[in-house]
Amino acid sequence: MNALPTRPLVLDPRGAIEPCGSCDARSQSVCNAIPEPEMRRLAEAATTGHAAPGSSFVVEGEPASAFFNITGGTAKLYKLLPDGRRQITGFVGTGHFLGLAVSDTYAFSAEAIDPVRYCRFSRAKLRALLDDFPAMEQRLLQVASNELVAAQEQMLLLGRKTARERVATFLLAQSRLGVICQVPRARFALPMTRGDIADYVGLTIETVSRTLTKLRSDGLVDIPNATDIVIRNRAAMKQIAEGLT
Amino acid sequence: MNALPTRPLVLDPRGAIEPCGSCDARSQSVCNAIPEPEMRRLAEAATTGHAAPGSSFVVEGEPASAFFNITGGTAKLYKLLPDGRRQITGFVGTGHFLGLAVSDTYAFSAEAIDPVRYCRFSRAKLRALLDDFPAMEQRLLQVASNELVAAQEQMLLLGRKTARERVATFLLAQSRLGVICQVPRARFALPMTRGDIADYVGLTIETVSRTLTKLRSDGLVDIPNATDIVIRNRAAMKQIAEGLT
DNA sequence: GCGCGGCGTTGATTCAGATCAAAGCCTCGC
DNA sequence: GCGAGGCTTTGATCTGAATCAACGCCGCGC
Repeated sequence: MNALPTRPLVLDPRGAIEPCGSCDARSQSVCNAIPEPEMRRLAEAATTGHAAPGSSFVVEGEPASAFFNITGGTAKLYKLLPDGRRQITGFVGTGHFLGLAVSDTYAFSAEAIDPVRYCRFSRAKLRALLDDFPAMEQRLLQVASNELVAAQEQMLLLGRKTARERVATFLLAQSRLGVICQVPRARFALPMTRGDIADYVGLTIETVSRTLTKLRSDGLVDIPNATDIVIRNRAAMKQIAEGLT
Repeated sequence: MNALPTRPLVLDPRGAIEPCGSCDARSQSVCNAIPEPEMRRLAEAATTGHAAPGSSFVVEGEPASAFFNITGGTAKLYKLLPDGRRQITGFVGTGHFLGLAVSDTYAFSAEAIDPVRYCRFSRAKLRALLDDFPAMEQRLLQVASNELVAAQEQMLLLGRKTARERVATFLLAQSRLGVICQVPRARFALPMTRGDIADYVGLTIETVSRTLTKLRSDGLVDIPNATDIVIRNRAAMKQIAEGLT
């Protein structure tokens, strides 16, 4: 609840060569809420898993039996309407925690974009861990609070921004992904398809494509190929994202 | 984190006649995470306040110095774009908790719709309380998780639903407000204006008005006056809200 | 090497909802 | 009781993004 830098949350899997203690993300995760001697507990509570691109590892409406921590790759979270309309509510990468619903079924689906590795905690085991390590629950509350802020930002985008503003906002957010206490990258790759972007920002594929083309022809970005983006004029992009143009 | 019914969170103010112990909402709030003898601590940590209709008690971008619990009335939470476009991210009533940002400034504004009473905790005092009562932190995590689920639902509405679907969804949600483990009401009052509804569901005032008129002429709802709504055909409304028509 | 399927771009047209405009209708103060 | 101002409704028109349609690009399997 105190102001802390946003850091990915990674809980490390049992069976890792040097479980949890050597996790890539431990230093920047919820796990640093747990003292070294207790790491074994943590490692034993989790099992590892992976999901191939296009496969779902969480399905909306199914029993919410577990919580996941992404330890590698990127996944999309989404909700569907019965007729197939889809809203992607977020893209999650290494360190991201998911499945925090206070409900007996999942409120969303999660599908791997590229090969995803995760570590899985049953509800009961997570509950036990949290009871033993209140500092971890505290970190989870921070994480949830940050997500809530991001969700409100996304509501503003979906409810009130134009296509151009949405795409600019999305690109700027992507350029900051995974960068901690550091300058955002000018060049980065988009792991998701145009269809995924469209379903995230509430537009159609065609409108996303046209808008990207327009941003390029305006000299604001470069699109060397379909997956790479170069921000050429960040200041102008920020203006657009905030609706100032 | 375990499945529990969604319950309002109310922390009671110091100076109340019988502080906290007699709070209307205590039985259904975070406060029941705190044992009776400790209630004094809780009461002492808070100060009461109120906001007149139209006045703001939280302002986006200002230092996030405190957390609030609504103990009476209704408020709207919103974000603004520099040019004045507004997205209302939620309406909060008795029992609602707000200000949970892990940041040093508020990410949204809060404005009273009708006279609002609240109880206010400084960050430091709340932190101290949470450290002493882990069960309370646990409840907060449940609350935050529920809000996250609601936020995802709202993203689906804003990104992918039609005007008719949005208004139907909104009305059904309002009809369930404040009803716990009980049948939703057929008739209820909307405390907010058409403009507020529009900014919540991502439409204009005119479209909200026209859509309500259409729902009425279709025999799905009754609108005896501008603030009251009667759901005449809940099943059909549900179908519409889910996009099945 | 070639054909196929998925993804992305571009163009033409349509349409849902926004915008512009004008009344009706309450509520409240005087 | 009456007038003013704010909220709501309704109507006419406009437009940004959706839809419909076609084609280009590329990677992969055979």
